[in-house]
Amino acid sequence: MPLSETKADEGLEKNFNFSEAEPRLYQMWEQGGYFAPEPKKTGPKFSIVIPPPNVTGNLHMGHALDVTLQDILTRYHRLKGDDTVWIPGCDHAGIATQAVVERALAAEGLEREKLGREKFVERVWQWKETYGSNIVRQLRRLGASCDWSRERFTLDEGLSKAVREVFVSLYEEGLIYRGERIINWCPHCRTAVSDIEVEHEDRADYLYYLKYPLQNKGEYLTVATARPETIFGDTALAINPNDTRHQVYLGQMAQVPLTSRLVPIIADDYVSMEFGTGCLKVTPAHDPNDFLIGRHHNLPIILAIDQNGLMTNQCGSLAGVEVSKARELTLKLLEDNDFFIKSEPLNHAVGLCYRCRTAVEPLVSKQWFVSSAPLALEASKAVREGRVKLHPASWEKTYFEWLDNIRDWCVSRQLWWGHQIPAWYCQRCAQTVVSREDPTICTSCGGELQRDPDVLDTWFSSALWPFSTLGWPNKTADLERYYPTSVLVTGFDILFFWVARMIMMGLKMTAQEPFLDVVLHPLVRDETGQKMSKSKGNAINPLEVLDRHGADAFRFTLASQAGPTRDLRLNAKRVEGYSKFVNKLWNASRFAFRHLGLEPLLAKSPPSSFPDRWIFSRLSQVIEEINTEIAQYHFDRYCDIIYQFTWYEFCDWYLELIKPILYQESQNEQEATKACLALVLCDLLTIIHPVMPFVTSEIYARLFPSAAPLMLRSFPQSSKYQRDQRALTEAAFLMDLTKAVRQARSDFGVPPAAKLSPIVSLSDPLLAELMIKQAPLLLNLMGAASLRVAEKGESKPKEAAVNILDWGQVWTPLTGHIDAEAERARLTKEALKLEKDIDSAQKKLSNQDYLTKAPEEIVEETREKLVALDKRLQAVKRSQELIGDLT
RNA sequence: GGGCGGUUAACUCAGCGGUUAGAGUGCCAUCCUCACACGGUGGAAGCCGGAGGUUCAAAUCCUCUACCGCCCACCA
Repeated sequence: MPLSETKADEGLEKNFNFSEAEPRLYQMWEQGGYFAPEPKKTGPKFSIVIPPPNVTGNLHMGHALDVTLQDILTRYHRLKGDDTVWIPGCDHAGIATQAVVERALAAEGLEREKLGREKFVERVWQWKETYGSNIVRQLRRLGASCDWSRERFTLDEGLSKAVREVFVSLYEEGLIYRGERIINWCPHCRTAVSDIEVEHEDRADYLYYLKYPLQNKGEYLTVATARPETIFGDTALAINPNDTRHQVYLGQMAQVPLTSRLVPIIADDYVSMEFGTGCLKVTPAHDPNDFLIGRHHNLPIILAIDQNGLMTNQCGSLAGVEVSKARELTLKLLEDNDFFIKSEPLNHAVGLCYRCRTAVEPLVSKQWFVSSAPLALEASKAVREGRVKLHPASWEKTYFEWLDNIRDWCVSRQLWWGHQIPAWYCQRCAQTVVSREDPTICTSCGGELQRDPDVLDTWFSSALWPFSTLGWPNKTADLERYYPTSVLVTGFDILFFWVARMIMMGLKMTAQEPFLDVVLHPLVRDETGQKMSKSKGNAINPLEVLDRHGADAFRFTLASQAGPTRDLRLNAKRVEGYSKFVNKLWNASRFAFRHLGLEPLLAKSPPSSFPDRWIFSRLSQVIEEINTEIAQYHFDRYCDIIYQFTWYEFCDWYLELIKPILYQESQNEQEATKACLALVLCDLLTIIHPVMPFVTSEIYARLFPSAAPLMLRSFPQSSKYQRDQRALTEAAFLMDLTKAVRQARSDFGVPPAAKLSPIVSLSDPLLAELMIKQAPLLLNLMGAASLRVAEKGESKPKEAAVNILDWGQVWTPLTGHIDAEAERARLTKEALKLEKDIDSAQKKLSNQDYLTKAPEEIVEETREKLVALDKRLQAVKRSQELIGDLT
């Protein structure tokens, strides 16, 4: 019965209008409180904390991927009926945020020093209130189903309390200490940074050979250095103890060029005899190695460069000069005074600040450190013992490598934006007070106290995120229920910065692993594999992608490429491709809607018709596969499964198979199939929902306007659908048969309008019966007028194409269309392929080793295959002989 | 210097010990058939980087090698 135009208009529009639907649906979800957990629920729990984006941030591809994967997990577990919570929030991002606000101040002609600490911090908070919600709004556009009522910020009162508690208790245990060490100083950010915040880059530089005159002799030692400007900090020269060339000088004194200072010549294993002249200048204040040598030999430390990146008053006429200019000037002085011998090119690594890429200056300074080795040992053990699992596990080696060689973590930063270190120094007795409560006077002498001005590394508070967000150190209900969290999803680039430190801190402070699984996803790159960056101009803006293709297509694209690899090369074309998948699903639903109408009944009893039995069987298998893949965080395979199933089975076959029923069968059969279609569609939408929440929700809401939203449905269990092996076999047969006729039509260029009348020669009476029963449907799929089983002894009509299949032959009479040459070519090609396969099977079966060593079922399979192939080849050969009759 | 990835169809990737190696995009032919031309149908396209080895069987495991990329590292 043809549908009237008006009826069609009452259904779904031709395309999904995502830009209208997305904000509407999201608002409905959020206002409905559907993202909130249900703590009273019994059964499994699922909790996850977001890797907090910087408040200064704007959504980039890394966030988009991160959020998509977490949302897939969150929505999946929610549908599964788990008590699910996903906690969102932002990081205060000390250096980055301070820099942004300082730039804004500069535009007003202000400086933070002039403003003063209190006023400045106030300004940063203002900035945060105004712009800090950008990123959070953008996460919503992706469909992130976070519980916004639990949103946290690393500088919140509660989280600050956690930071303070951790700092004080680690201090009390001796795991946090203050000391004078060599650290990495960023002259641009004007703060210390930790070792992992320094990136190394090879640079073309020079090695300079300089004269160091020996005391009271006309002789000199030649020293090779890459940093001549640091000579003002030299406090020794060192040689290898086994170096016979220089041994005589041991214990003597040498003069530091351009100064009157005399320094000892010492022996140390560290010095290489091969490099340079084998004679090393030791500058403990400005080189990590020299610092260690200095310690072993009790050398004094002389600062040549200060914290503003200026040369100190130890540097004679260079005092006050910027480091970047000091080298050239020093070299000039050395040449003028005959200390310079020569220079040669040198390639070596230069340390750069990871935030601003300025060359960092190693210098000795008083800072706070976390003694990391004891914490690292436990963190390493947790993964070794499988209490925390990394996915993919190949990252474990890298993780162990870092933890096993960990150095103390410099956590103080010379900034104002962040958690101020809870340490006070007595102005009278030099006592240090570290305390949970702000002290008023010195605990030992009652003297006046001054607070340490520094703040903590941003990563210090990030390390506490999984438990600080849940209320720790208070014993909150959330902490009790949702900690440890289920899984952490993040990019592998912050494995050390964040993941390892969370495990260290979590184990130390809560005596539990902060999460059980860690999913390390790839980094999003452009189509050529380059890192995306604004400066390179190759960055794709996720917001533009969202505008153009919608969240569902974008999410699907990201997830479909989120395998256990390192690179995710994002190709804009691919998003476009998957937006067609969204359209396909929409239109399949549109078709269903026309037949089902509003609020259709869902099938309650097992189906009787073949298409329904078949799709039930497949759906059961698909659900099981999805569960397996998601349990292993194989997002790419999950996407692949639903794509293939939806498009090539549900749409291409199931919807086509039921058309004859919907149009032609009796009322009863129609109703039964409609109920099955409704049920299958609902569950299809449900299993796709985690990755494409918007379009699935919208379809569902249109179909069931008075029902609860799709995201509150239950994820179907695979046992919900009966598996019917016969239906699967029959489907394979019908598909084969249909494809054979279609192929014949295509090969001979028979126009679609011309109806065919294929004849099928087969021996299995069950299949023959099925074929006759399904004839109406098959005619439709093949574009045929009639279809029949060949009589006993009947042979192929003269002008007919033949397809030889395992279960028989399909003859498609093509009077007027048949072309002997084309048919001969077809058969020759077919025969060649069969012969090749037969040959390979025969070879296997004539191999004694194969017969005895391969598993029996494999051998048996090969035997069966050979028989079937042989049968087909004979049939092809007979057909080849018959071709003569055609002409 | 150490470690870790990658190398499979024109492009982006999946497969990681057992049928004839798959997908998306692109390409060719054809069809606007009553969900969808953001579609249907059919098709072309790969000595699975190279060389050895293990195995009855290798894209898949091992060794070596080439190229690309990443991370770590205190020879100035």
